[in-house]
Amino acid sequence: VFIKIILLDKRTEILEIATRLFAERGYENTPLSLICESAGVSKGLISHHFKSKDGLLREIFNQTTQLIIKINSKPEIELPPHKHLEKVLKSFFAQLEKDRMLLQFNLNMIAQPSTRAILLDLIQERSIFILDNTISIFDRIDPKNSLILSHMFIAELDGIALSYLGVYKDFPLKKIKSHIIKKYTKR
Amino acid sequence: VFIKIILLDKRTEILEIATRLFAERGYENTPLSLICESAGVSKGLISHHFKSKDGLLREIFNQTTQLIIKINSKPEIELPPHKHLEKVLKSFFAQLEKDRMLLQFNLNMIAQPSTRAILLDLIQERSIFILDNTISIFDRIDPKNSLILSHMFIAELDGIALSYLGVYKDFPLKKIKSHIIKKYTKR
Amino acid sequence: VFIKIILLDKRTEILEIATRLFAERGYENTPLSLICESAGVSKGLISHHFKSKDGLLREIFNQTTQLIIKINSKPEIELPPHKHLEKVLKSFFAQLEKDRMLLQFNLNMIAQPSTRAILLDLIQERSIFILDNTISIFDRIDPKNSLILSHMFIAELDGIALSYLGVYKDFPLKKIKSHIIKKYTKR
Amino acid sequence: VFIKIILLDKRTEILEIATRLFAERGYENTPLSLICESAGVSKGLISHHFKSKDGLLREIFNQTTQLIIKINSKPEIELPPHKHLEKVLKSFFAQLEKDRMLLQFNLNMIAQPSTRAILLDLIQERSIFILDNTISIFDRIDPKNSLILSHMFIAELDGIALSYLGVYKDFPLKKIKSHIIKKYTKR
DNA sequence: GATGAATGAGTATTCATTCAT
DNA sequence: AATGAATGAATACTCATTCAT
Repeated sequence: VFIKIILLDKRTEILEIATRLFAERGYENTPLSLICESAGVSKGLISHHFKSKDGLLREIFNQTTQLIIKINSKPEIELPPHKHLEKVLKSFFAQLEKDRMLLQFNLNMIAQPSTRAILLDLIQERSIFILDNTISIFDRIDPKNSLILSHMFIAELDGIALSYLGVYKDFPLKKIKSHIIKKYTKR
Repeated sequence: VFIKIILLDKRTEILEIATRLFAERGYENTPLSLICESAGVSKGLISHHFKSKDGLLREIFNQTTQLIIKINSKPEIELPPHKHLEKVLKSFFAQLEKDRMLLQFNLNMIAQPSTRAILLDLIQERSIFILDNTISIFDRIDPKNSLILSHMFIAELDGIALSYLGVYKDFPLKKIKSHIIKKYTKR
Repeated sequence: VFIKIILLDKRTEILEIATRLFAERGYENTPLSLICESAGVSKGLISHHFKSKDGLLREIFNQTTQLIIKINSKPEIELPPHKHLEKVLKSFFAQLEKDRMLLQFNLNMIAQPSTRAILLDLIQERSIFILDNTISIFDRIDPKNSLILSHMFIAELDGIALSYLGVYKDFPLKKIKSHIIKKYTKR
Repeated sequence: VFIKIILLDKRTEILEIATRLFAERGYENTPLSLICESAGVSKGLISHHFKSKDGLLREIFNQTTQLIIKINSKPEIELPPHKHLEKVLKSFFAQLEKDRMLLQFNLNMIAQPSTRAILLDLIQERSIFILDNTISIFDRIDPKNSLILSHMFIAELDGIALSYLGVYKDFPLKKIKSHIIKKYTKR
C-alpha cells in the first residue's frame, strides 16, 4: 500500500525531475522526451497535468516561490537584525554548497530571455517579495539607506552564485563566506 | 570601391546582428534563419564563414574577450589604485546604461548551461584575465586580501548587472553607482 | 425525481452537442475533449455510451436518418403530387433558413472522404430511401422519366444547400425558393 | 539533361501529389508525411516551399482558380449563348467522367468547415468569378432573371457532382447529361 | 564569396482510447 | 453510470547543416 501511494504520485515526480534537468541542461535544451524518459511517464501525461512545457516551467518556478514565501514568513522579528542577516547568509551558503541545483535553476531562468518572458509575472512577484523582505531587515539597521543596502545585499549574493556556479572553478567559497558574514554582522 | 568595401563586409554584419539577436532572444531561441533574414544574407554564407552556429557564437564571444584584453592592457599602472577602481566602475556603469546589449549577451551565455558548455575554454580564458587584472589593482590596496576582495568586486558588479538587466524594473542604478563608487574610492 | 431525469440524460446531451460541433467544425477538427468540455461530462462517458468517436458519429447520423424515414412515411398519398412536392420544398427551405446546422452536418459528412467511409452503409441506406421516396412522387407526374427527374430534384436541393451554406454570402435564397416552387408546381 | 530537369522540379511534384491525396482522403486525414513519402521528398521541403500545410493547400486551390480564370477568359462572346452553355456543360461532364479528382477536391474543401476557413478569401474570389462568368451568359438569354438562373445553373452542377461523387453509386450520369443539355439548349 | 534547394533528425503538442476506481 | 489519470501513436513544424551551382 505504501509503495503504491509513492509510485502513484507521478505529478510530483515529473516536477522534481524536470527541475533537476532544467537546472542542469537549461530549459530549451531539455526536451520533454527526456523528462518523460527520466520520470518513467508518457508524453501525454505532461500535457494532462501541466498543459504545456511552459506550464510545467511556471508550475516549478511558482512552487519554489511559494516555498520561499513560506520559509521567510515565519516571525523572526525577535531576532536582532544582524543575527537575522547572519541567518539568511548562512542558509544561502548552505544551499550553495549542498543544493547547487535550485540556485542554478533560478539563475538560468532569470538570465535567459526566453524563459524570463515565460515567467515574467512570477519573477516580478518573487523578486519583489525578496526585496521587501530584505528591506524589512535593513530598516532596523539603517532606515535611511535600506533600499540601497538591500539591493546591494541581493546583488552580492546573486553575483557570488553566478561566479561560483558558472564562472570560477576555484572560487574561494569558504573565505568569501567568512568575509561577507563578518562584514554584515560586525558591530 | 567604397560600395564594394561595404558590401563585402557581410561577415562583420552577421557578427553584429547575431550578437544583438543572441542577447535579446538567447542563443537557442535564435534560429540561424532569423539571423540570415535580418542580415540579408543566405544560409550558406554563415556556414562558409563560421562553419556552424556554435562557431559563430564562439567567434562573437572571443572578439569581445580580445576587446576586453586590449582595453585593459593599456599601462595605467601610474594611476593610484583607487582612481583605477573608479575608472573601472565608471566604465562598467556607462556600459550598463548605454549598451545593455553586450552585458546581457555575456550574462546569458554564462548562466545558460548549454552555451557555457560551448564556450567553456573561452569563458575560462576571459574570466581568469578579468580576475588577474582585478587582483593586480587590489594588490596595491590590500595585498593580503586581494583575492577575496577581487572576487567580491567582480561578484558585486555581476550581481548588479543581473538585478538591473533581468530582475528589478525599478532598480536604482544611479544611487547604487554613487554608493559603490564611494565605497571603493574612500580613503 | 425531475432533477434525476435531467441529470441522467447525459447521453442525449452528448448527442446534441456533438452534432452541433461536428457541423460547425467538421468531424476531424472536433476533438472529443471539446465535446466533453461543452457537455460537462468526462471522457470515459463517451466511450461508455458510444464505444468510440466513430460510434458517436454513426449514432448521430443514424438518428437523423430514422427521423427522416419517420417523417416521410406518413401516408400523404392523398395529396396531389404537385402539392406534395411543394410541401417537400417548403420544408427544405424552412430548414435551410432556421436550422442550417443539420444540413451543414449532412453536407460535411457526405462530402468528406474520411467520414463518408465511416458512414458508408448509413449513407447508402438514407440516400436510397430519399431517392425512392422522391421517385414515388414523380411516378405520379411523369412515370417514364421519374428516375431522372428525381435525381435532378435531389441534386438541385443539394446544390442550393451547398451554394447557400458554403459558397455565396449573398445567395438570393428567397428568390430561388419562389423560382423553384413555381417551377415544380405549375400546371 | 531532360531527366534532370524533370526530376528537379520537386515543387510541382509536391503540388500534384498533394492535390490527389487531399481529394482522395480529405485535407485533415492526409498527413504531410504521406505526401512526402509519395513525392519522394523530405518533410522540410514542404516548409521550405509552402511554409506550412495550410500554405500548401492555399497554393493548390489558388493555382486551380487561376486555371479556371485563364480558361474562361478566352473571348467566346461570338458563340451564341445556348452554344456557350452547351460547351460549359460538356466540359463539366467530361471532367466529371475523366478527372473526378479535381471536382472531388473542390467539393471537399468547400464543404468542410476547417478547410473553408483556411481558404475563405480564395473561395470568395473563385466563386464570384464563376458567378459573374455565368451571369454574362444568361444576360444574353434572359437579362431580367440572369442572377437567379445563374445561381440555379451553378447549384444544379454542384448538386450533380455531389450526388455522383459522394452519394449515388448508380447515378445515371449519361442520362442526366442528355437531360440537362437538352434543357439548357432547347429553343 | 554567395545562393538557396534539400535534407532529416528532433520537438512540442494533440488526441482517441483504456482502465482502475 | 461516471470519472479522470495515463498511454502512445501520430502529426505539424523547426532548424542546423550540406551541397551543387
